[in-house]
Amino acid sequence: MKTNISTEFVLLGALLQRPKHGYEILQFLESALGSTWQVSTSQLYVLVKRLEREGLLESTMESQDNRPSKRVFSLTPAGRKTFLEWVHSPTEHVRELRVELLAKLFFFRHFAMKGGTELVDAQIKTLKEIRQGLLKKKDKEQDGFERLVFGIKAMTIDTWLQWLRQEAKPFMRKVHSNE
Amino acid sequence: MKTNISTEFVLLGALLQRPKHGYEILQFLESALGSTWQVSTSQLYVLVKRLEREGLLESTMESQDNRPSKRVFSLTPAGRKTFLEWVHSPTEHVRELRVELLAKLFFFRHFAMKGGTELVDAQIKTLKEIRQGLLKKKDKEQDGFERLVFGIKAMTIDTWLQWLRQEAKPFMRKVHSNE
DNA sequence: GGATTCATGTAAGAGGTTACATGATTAT
DNA sequence: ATAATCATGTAACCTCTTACATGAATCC
Repeated sequence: MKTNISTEFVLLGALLQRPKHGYEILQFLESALGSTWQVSTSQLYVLVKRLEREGLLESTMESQDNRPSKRVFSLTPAGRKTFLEWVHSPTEHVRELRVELLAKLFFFRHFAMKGGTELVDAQIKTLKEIRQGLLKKKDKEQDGFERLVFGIKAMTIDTWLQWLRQEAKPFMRKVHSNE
Repeated sequence: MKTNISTEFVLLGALLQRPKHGYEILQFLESALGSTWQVSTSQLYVLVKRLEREGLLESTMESQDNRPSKRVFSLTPAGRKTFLEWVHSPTEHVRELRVELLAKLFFFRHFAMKGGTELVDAQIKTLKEIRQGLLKKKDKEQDGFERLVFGIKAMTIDTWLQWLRQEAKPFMRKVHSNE
């Protein structure tokens, strides 16, 4: 499984609590994550088939009265492990934050899982390290355009750090208090 | 030409001042935009071929002593027009800013072109409009996670606005003073 | 009678990445 | 000798998007 394809992790997450069939996964993602995440109908069926081939999902056919049969997918132990590892890990690249980190925080809230605060802390630590490396490079840089690029990169990181401290962390504490 | 494929605009930009052959374009992008933009060798040759098919570039073969022949590409009037339209337009989506807008600013500086300040102003205006729409939606939103998403989106836009005013605009003024 | 919901997929095409293929010259 | 530079491309593979295909049931 390619680690940069986060849609697949989201699909695993959709099945964490109970098995679902394809159409049900679509509805779940549409209503719960629709503003952040969009998976097309056709892409979903391709992805679940791939995940099953990779051993992260398994499926059974269920026939229904008055309805077309449906294929119900459930997480295998490997699939569960893969999802849980993903959801607890901070993202390594700033460009992945908007998509990946938000999805992770969503799952922490949705499943009222423990570890959300730790994820936020780990992400803060990771970002601080990226910021350090960036500032070192910026100091050496002479070219005006390159310094401009460093400028927006550093500001972007600072914005995320501020958001993580001021908004994401309180949000995670609220999740915990619901348990 | 699909308007969301900005690599092609960058290739057009590389040829604005004088014709270049493929390898020369690669060197130009590597040295000038390497930190922001990467085009693989194979992809470059595919793209210039496509741009020629679309009528934005034209090419002639040049044979050399002691060297393999090279295909030299130059902008057609349509190619020049396409590039100039692109480089003067603000981006409509926040996610395109980091890649597209920075490339545009690079070209303004590199060619000491007029209109950079106007582009920055237009981008500020576009972002303010996006921000307005966002805040309206945030007010209506009840769900905690959705509000969190709106939070980072709004902060990201504010960061860009600040950067545009404090760093990009002074940078563009410096470019102008060189003319 | 027509739109929406339920339910699952295939096919074609666009775009990108990595690997492969070639071969001379020049610098160390 | 061998590594880097100059110079151009093809082929295979992966991913995503859009269009196509089917068909019953239920709501308006």
